[in-house]
Amino acid sequence: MDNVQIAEMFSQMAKILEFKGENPFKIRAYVNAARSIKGLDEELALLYTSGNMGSIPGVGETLQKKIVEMLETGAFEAYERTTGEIPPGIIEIMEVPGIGPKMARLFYEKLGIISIDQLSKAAREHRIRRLPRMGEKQEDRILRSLIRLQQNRDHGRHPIALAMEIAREIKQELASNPHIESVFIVGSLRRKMDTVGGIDLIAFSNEPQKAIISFTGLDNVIEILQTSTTKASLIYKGDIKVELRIVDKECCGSMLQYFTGSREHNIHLRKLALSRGYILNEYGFTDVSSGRQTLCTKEKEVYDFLGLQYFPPELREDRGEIEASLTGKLPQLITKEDIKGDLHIHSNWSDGVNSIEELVQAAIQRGYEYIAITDHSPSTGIANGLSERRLLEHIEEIEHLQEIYDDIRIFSGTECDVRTDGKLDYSNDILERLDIVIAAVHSGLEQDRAKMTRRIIAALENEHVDILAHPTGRKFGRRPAYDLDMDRIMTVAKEKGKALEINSSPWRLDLDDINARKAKEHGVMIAISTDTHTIEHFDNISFGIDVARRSWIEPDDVLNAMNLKEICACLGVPKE
DNA sequence: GCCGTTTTCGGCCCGACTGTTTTCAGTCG
Repeated sequence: MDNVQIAEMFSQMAKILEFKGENPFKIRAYVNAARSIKGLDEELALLYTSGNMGSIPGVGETLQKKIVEMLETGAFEAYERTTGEIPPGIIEIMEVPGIGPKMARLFYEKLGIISIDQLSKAAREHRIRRLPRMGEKQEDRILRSLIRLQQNRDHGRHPIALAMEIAREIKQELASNPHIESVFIVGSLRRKMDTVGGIDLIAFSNEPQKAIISFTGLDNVIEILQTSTTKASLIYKGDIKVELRIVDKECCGSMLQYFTGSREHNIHLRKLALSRGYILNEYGFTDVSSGRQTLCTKEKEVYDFLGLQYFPPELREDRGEIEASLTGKLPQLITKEDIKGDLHIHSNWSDGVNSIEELVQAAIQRGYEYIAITDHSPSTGIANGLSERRLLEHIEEIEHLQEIYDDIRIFSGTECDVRTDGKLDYSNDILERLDIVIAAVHSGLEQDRAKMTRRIIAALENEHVDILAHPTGRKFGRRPAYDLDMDRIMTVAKEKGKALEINSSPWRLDLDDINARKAKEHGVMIAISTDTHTIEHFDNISFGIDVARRSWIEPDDVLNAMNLKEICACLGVPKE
C-alpha cells in the first residue's frame, strides 16, 4: 500500500467512528494522522524498514502498529471490525459533498438509507426534507450534489496553466470595475500547485455588494453556486469553480496569508501562535490573556509577529519550512532570472513546428546563453524521429547555424528513446558525436515497477546520457505516472552524474514537487526544460520553475542555471 | 488516539456559511 491509500484508510476510519458517535478526539487523531501521512515526502514502507516511523507527527504507537498491519496485509483489524459494524454503502454516502457522518447517520436511523441509490430516491420523493433540521433547500442541495458527483467523477482538478489563464482573465475584468480596488489570487493557485481544484480570489472594495454583483455577472459564468454580502462562488467556463471574497483593507495581510494556505501550513502557524499565548485567525492575532487584537495589513507582518522569515507561497506546505525558518535556513529559491538556457527543444526536423534557425532567434530574444536542439530518435516514428543519417545532417545544420549566430551556443542533441530492454535508440558511435543526450521513455509504458526501473537505470548507465526526460511519464487527464523505484533511480543518477528533468509542459510537470525535492535531497542535478515544440512553448519554463520552487530547489541544483562556461565543462564539450 | 519549553493528565486549530432554528448543528476549508 502507498501513502495515499493508507491516509485514505485513516480518513475513512475517522468518518466511520464519527458515524458511530465515538470520542471526537480519537476521531481527530485519525484525521490528523491521515493529513500528516498525505504530506509525507517519503514512502511509509521505507520509513518502516529504516525504523523511522516514530518521526511522523500525529502518528503515535497505536497508529504506527496499524500502518504496519496495512503494509503487511493491506488492511488493519480495527478497520475491518468497525466497518463490519455499519452497512457498506454508508461510506459511499459520506463521500458525497455536503454529507458528513452526522447526516449519514440521520438518514440511516430515520429512513434506513444504506446506499447512494436509496438516498437519491428518498430525496426525489421528498422524504429528506421532513427529517429534523432538514428542509427543502437541504434536500435540493443533496440532489444537486449527487448529480454533480455523477457528472464529475475524475474531472475534479485543473492544470495550473489553464487555471492561471482564467484567474488572470477574471482578475483583469474585476480590476477594471470601479467598485473594486485590488484583486489577489490566493489558495493553491498562488502556491503554484501543478493542478488546482478551483480558483480563489480576494479583493478590496468599499462597496462589497456591488463588487459581488459584478463578479456573478461576468460573461463566462456557467452557474452561480452561492452568494452572500461578502462572498460568492460560481462555476466558470471550463467547468472550474471560482470563489471571490471581499475583505477589509485593515486586515488584508492576514487575509492574504490565511487564504493562501496551505491548510497544513496555517494549522502549524496557529499552533505556534497558541504556544506563545496568541490566537491566530484570518484577521490577525489576539492576546489570550488581555484579549488585545493585532491586525496585520501586510502579509509579512504575520510572519514577523511569530519571528519567522517571509515564506514564498510555493513553500507553504508544512513540509519543514517553518522549522527551517526558525533556524534561519530557508532555501534561496531558483527564479526565472537564474535560467541561462533551455536543454530540451524540438524543431521541424522531427515533430516541432519551427525551423532550428527560428528557435535559435527566439532563444536569443529571451536572452539565453545556450540551447540544445533535441529532436526525436527513430523509434518515435509518429514524431518523425531522425534516422542516423538524418541526425548527422542535423548536426551539420547546427554547426552551420552556429557560424552565423555567435551570440548563443547551440548544442546538438537528441531526445533518444529508451527501448523496452533499456538499450538506447542510437549506437554509442552516434551518441558520442552529440553535445547532449536526453534519454526518454515513450513506449512500453505498461511495464511493471521492477522492469521499468531496470530499464531506466540501464539508460542512465550509458556514458553518453546526460539527462533523463519526464522521468515518470505522467500526463494530466491522460495517464498516471508509471510505478518506479525512484530512490534507486536517484541513487544511480547521483552516482553517474546524470540530471533528472522537470519537464515544464503544463500537461506533464514531471518530475513533480515531491520527486524533485527527493532528487535534491539525493544531490541529483535538475534540468528545468520546456520540451518546446513551437516557439510559444519557451514560455512554459515558468511552470517548471514553479515546480522547482515548490521542491526547495536553488540555482546551484539546476543544470541550466549554469553559465555557458560551467555547463560546457559539465557536459564535456567545447565552449564554441 | 496524540502529545508535552508550565503538563505522563488533560488538553486537543479556527471560523464562515447554510439551513434550520430562535441559539445552533453540520460541513467545509
